[in-house]
Amino acid sequence: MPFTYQYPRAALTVDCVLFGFDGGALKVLLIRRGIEPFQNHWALPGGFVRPDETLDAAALRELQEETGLREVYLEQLYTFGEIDRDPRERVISVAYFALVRRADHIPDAATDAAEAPWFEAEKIPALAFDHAEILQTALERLRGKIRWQPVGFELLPKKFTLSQFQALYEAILGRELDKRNFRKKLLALDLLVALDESTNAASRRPAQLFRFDQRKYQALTRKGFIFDL
Amino acid sequence: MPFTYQYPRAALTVDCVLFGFDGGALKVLLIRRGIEPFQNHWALPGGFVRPDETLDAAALRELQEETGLREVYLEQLYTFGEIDRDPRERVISVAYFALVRRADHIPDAATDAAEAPWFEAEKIPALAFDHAEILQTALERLRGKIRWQPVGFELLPKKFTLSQFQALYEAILGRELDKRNFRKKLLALDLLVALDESTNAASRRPAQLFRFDQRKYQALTRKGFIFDL
DNA sequence: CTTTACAAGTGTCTTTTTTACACTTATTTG
DNA sequence: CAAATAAGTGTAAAAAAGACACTTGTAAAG
Repeated sequence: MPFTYQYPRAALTVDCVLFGFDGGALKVLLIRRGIEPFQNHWALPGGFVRPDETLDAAALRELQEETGLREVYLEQLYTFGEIDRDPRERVISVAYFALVRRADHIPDAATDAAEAPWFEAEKIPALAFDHAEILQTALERLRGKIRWQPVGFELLPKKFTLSQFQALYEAILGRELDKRNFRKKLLALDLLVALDESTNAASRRPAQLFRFDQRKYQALTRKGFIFDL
Repeated sequence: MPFTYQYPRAALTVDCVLFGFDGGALKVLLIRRGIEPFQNHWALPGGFVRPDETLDAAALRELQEETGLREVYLEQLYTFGEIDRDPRERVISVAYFALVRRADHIPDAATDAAEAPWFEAEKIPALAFDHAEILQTALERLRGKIRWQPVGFELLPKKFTLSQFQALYEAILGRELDKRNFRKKLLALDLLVALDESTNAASRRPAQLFRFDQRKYQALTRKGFIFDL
C-alpha cells in the first residue's frame, strides 16, 4: 500500500446515464451490480477513474466495458459529492450524460443483455447509491437540451423519417406535437438533407428519409446560429 | 501520514468564478496566489475540499475565506480533470459559478482588496493553472443562463431601476438592446414590483425603483412557467 | 381487381410575439 | 430660466407560432 497522504482523500468515480430511443419510448441502460455494496441492485454503469486517465476517458471506458457500446455522444453532467453517498467511504462521482443510436448498434455478445438491459425512462426500478437523483438530473438536462441543441439526432438512426423525429421529441418532452407545425419549423431550419431513399413500407405509404447536416450546422454555429425547436 | 491507499488518489479542489456588476461592466474577482505553484499569479479563489464537507460547502467556505463575501448565489459549473492541470500532482477541480450584489456588499477589512480585486470580464490577465478555461466556461454559462433564468437580479441591488437592469443585460450579452422593447417584455412577465421610491436624481429625472418578486417567481415555476427574456 | 387499412404528406388563416422607431418629461445645475 | 441629462412612453409592421382536416401512396385482404 504505497500511496500515503497527510489527509484522507475521497475516491473518484464516473457514472453514466445512457439514453436510447427505440421508436416508442425513451430508454435508460442500467446494470445489475455484481458486488457489494448494493449487490444485485440496479445501478448506472460507472466505476473508478484511473490515475492516468481523464474524466471523459474514464466515462467512455466504463461505457465500453459495461455495455460494449462505442460511438456514443458524451458530455459531463454534474458532480455528486454528498458525504455519505457511498456507505464505504467518501466517493465523489462525476456523472456523464450519454446518447446512443440503438438502432445502429448490434448488441455485443460479450455483454450480457440480461445484465445491462434498457428500462423505460418513466419506469425505473429502485437504484443503488444516489443514482436516482443522478438520473433525474440527466432527464432534466435532456429535456432542456433538445430544444436548443441538435442532440436528438444522436438517438436516431443516421437516416430517419420526420415521423420518427417527431416521436422522439414527443417521448422526451412528454407531450404531443402538431405534425404540420413541427415539420414546418424543422424543415425551415434547413439542416436536414432529403435522401433518395424511402422506408420500404409495411402496408402503408413509404416515408421520405432524411439525414442531419452536421457540417452545415457546425458552420452556422460558428456564425452565432442557435438551433431552436 | 496515516492515510494510505492501494492506488494513488487525486486531490480534490473547488474553484469559484465570482461575478459582480458595478453599473457599467461585468467583473470577475481574482486573487493573487501567495504560494507555489504559480506564486504571485492571478487565480480564481478556491482550495482543497475537506474530508467532512460537501462540494457546495467547500465552495462557500473558500469564497468567504478569500473574499469575505457571504450571501452569494452559487451553483456548480463543471468539473475539470485533465491529468496535468496542476504541476504538482493530479488534482480534480469542481468549478463553481457565483454571483454577488457588489453594491450591497461592504468590503471586509480582513480581506485586502489589493489581493482580491475585481477585473473586467473582458480584460482578464494571465491566470494560473487552467483557470482561463474555467472562466471562459463560466462566462458562457452566464450568457446562456440570464436568458432563461432570473439570475441577473443576483448581480443588482435589491432595489434597482429598469435602466440598471438593461445595462446589466447589455454588459453580459455584449450588445445593445432597445429600451422600449426591453421594458415592455420585462414588465409583461409581471415579476417586478414597483416600489414607492425613486432614485434621488443627480441632475436628471429620477427613476422608478423596482424589486424582483422572488415568491411569485417560485410559485410560477412550480406551475411550469419558464422565465424568458 | 377492388377495397380497406394505415401512416405520410400537405396549406391557410388567426393570433401572438418581435422588432423598429422618436419625442416628451422630470430633475439639477449654471 | 435655459441647458443638460437620463427617464419614460406607443404604434405599426413583420415574423413566428398555433390551430386545424383532407388527400396520397402502399400493402394486404377479400
